[in-house]
Amino acid sequence: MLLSKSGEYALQALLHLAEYGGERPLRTAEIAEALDVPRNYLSKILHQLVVAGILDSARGPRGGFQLIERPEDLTLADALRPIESNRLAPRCLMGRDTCSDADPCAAHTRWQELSGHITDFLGTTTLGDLVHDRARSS
Amino acid sequence: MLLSKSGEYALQALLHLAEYGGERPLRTAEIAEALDVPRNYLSKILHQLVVAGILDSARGPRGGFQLIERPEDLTLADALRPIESNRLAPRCLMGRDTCSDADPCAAHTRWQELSGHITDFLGTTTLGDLVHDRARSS
DNA sequence: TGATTTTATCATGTCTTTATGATAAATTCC
DNA sequence: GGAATTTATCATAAAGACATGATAAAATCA
Repeated sequence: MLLSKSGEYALQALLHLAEYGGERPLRTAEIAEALDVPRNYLSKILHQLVVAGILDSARGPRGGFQLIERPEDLTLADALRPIESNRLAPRCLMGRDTCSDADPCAAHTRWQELSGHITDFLGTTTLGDLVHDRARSS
Repeated sequence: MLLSKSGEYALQALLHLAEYGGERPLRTAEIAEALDVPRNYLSKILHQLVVAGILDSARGPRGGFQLIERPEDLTLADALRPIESNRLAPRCLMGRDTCSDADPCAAHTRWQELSGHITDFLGTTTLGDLVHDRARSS
C-alpha cells in the first residue's frame, strides 16, 4: 500500500537489526533467513543503506551490518528515504507537478490533510517505537 | 505516493468526465488532450473502467465515454479499484501476509490507525466532492 | 602467508508498468 | 450502401522492480 517490496524488506531488516544487532554485526545470511527474503536481493538493499549512512558494514569473519544511530533516533522517513525516495515524498494525488496552494488540483485540500498524516507518521515514528511496541505485544 | 500513474490518469479522466461530460459523451482524444496524457494509454484505462461498470462507452461519431453513476455517488475507492486493486487494499506496512490483531507485526497498531485514515478517505470522498471543491477554489 | 569468511560489484533474467502504433469492429450520417 | 468517425483489440517495446548467480575485494584467524 505505501512501500515497495524493497522498502518492506528494508524496514524488516532494520527492525531485525534494532532488535538483535546490538552486540555484534549481523550477516546478510542470518537476516535473510530470519526474515525469509531473497538473500542476494536483500544484500543489495543493505548496501544501499550503507551508502546512505544508515548502516555500518564490515567484511570477513565477524563482519556484517550494524545500525549507526540508536533505533530511538532513527525515524522511518530517514530510514526508508534511501530506498523509497520516490514513493515517500509528498506528491499531488493526481500527479500534477504544479499542484500547490496557489494552483490546487481538485483533490488538493482533502488530500493534503491525509498526506500530512502520512508524512507525520513517517517523520515521527522511530525504529525504537516499533521495537518497543513489539516488546509490549508479546 | 498513493496511486500509480495509471491511477492518476484514471482519476483525472473521471474528474474531467464529471465536470464536462454531463451533456454528451467525451472522446478519448479530447480527454487525453485536456489532461495532456498519452492517448492510447488513456484509451486502455478508460476501457478498463468500462469493463468495471464505471463508464459507459459508444463507438462512432457522437461516441465516447460517460459516467454511469452520478459523481456524488461514486467514491474514489469504487472509481479506482478497477485500476488500483493492489495498491488500495489495506496491507501490512511490512508486507507480512499473516499480519493481524492476533499476530501483529511491530508496526501493526500505529500503521493500522493511519491506514484506516487512508481507507476512510478513499471510501468517503466522492468525485462530486472534488468537483465541488474545485468550483469553490476558482 | 594462506584458507576462510563475508561484503561489494557485476552480469543476467523475468515480470510489471508505462507506453506507442496498427488493425478490427461498430456506429453515424450522407 | 458507403465514407467517416470512434472505441476495441492486438502486437510490440522501453524502463523499472524484483530476483538469481558468479566473481572480486577485504578482513579474520590459524
